[in-house]
Amino acid sequence: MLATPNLSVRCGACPIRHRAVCAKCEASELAQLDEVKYYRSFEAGQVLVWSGDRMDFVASVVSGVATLTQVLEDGRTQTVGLLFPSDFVGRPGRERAPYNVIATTDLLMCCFRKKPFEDLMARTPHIGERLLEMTLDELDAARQWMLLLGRKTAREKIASLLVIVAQRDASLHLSAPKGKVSFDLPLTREAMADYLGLTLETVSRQISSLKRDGLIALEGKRHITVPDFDRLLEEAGDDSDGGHLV
Amino acid sequence: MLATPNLSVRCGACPIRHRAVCAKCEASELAQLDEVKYYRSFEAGQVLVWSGDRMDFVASVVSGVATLTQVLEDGRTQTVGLLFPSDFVGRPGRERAPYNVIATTDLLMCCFRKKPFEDLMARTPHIGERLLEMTLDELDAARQWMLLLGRKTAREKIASLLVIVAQRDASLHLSAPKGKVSFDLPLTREAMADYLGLTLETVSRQISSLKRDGLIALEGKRHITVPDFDRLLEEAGDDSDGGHLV
DNA sequence: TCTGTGCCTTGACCCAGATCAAAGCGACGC
DNA sequence: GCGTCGCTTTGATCTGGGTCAAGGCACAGA
Repeated sequence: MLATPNLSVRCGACPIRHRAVCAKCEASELAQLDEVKYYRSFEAGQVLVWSGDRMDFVASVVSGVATLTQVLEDGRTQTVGLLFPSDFVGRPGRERAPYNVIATTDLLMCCFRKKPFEDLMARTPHIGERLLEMTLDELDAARQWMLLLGRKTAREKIASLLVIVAQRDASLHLSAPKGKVSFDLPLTREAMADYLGLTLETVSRQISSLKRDGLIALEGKRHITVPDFDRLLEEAGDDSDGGHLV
Repeated sequence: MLATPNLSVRCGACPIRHRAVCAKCEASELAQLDEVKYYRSFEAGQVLVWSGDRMDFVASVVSGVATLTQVLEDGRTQTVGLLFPSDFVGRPGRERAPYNVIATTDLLMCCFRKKPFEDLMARTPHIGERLLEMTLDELDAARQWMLLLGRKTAREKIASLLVIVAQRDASLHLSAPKGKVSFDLPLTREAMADYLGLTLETVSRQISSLKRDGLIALEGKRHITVPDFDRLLEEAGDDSDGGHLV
């Protein structure tokens, strides 16, 4: 990984302050976190941790996007989590990583060595409480994704992914998407396929099809404009909304 | 639901005592739980809660099996969780159920009204800590299932489900499955299909195929004997093991 | 004993999405 | 400018699992 020696933000001024695992902490508790935290940055495509490897830190995403993926021996790959800013990686009390963690864009992480974090957590109920909330939200999101993987068509899957990305992107600016929205896709076609349980060819074809039907417009390969977000929501096939707003 | 007036077990003598949400509680804490808990039983097929309904209790499964399912407007159904004895349903702090909760066998639940449970949780860190552990385990299980839904073949899906059921069944007797094992399927073919993202016809065909290949034997429709558990594990396609042992 | 009812199995056919193959299109180094 | 490398698109064909349809089996109630 890249060292990031010269970057340091006081927790009080952190952009993810009120959504991350530290959200419930008071000033004195933040001061303690400030002392043990450190930043690390990664380039798009870098692997932060390999499944099965020792993982001696936990971390919050500050900026950028990462994925959690599982791989079968024969190479079949499934992404099981998308990590956006404020999301948490790592499990207190666990030795080894159960997934590959991969940066899909340039990525900045706020890290804590595991042991000090566990100690702090034992002394600071606010952290454990917030982690429980976040884990329950992730569980809901995972189950939402199970519905997508098990029962949605390829077109619905793509629309659902776009909805999620738009929502998470909007939530960075503390708003909900509505009317005309645009955003960057933080994933390659292949990474999208791995998240959606499709092949990259099918992803490409369905994106072309949504474009042909005027549901989205592309600028380059990665920048998406959605002229009418409600129509996209309908394509996603959820009953009335595309899932959690976080 | 059925009332269950005459059933009451002291927490100290409860069969799920050391695995449920109360696992970390001390005698004095158990006494408090004892005071507010109540039992409810349900028959196979009964719906405990409808998605969207108010859910004013949380509960642990004492015996039997339940499912969490999501349904799209057009009827497509995906089961997103299988609840075995000691598993927990309900989320402190949440008003409404996000899933249908359905008994797939006769079911006994140990329930707490939400408010008293939340109060107790605020005073008793052991409960929140255990709930965090359990939620993290469920998240891992959900992500394991995402791999299954997104990337496994129908045959691997069936084998994986049988592995999970065998493991959870064995864990009730505090052992791990090995060699020749047998157990009852707690699900109809249709419920299996909804969990695996298949149709019931495909489930039936794949079970017949596993039977033809000698991987399993059936007694009636529901009782399964696996002559060689390792062979079944191989069919499940996971790298070396079928997932968490809990 | 007969008949319904709820599951489950099996067969025939079909199609959404996978697979195989070939270009297209920037961006970047030389 | 020009090759090449990574990513993406598009086309042609194939196939695993879905869909539609017909029975089978076991148990319950009359």
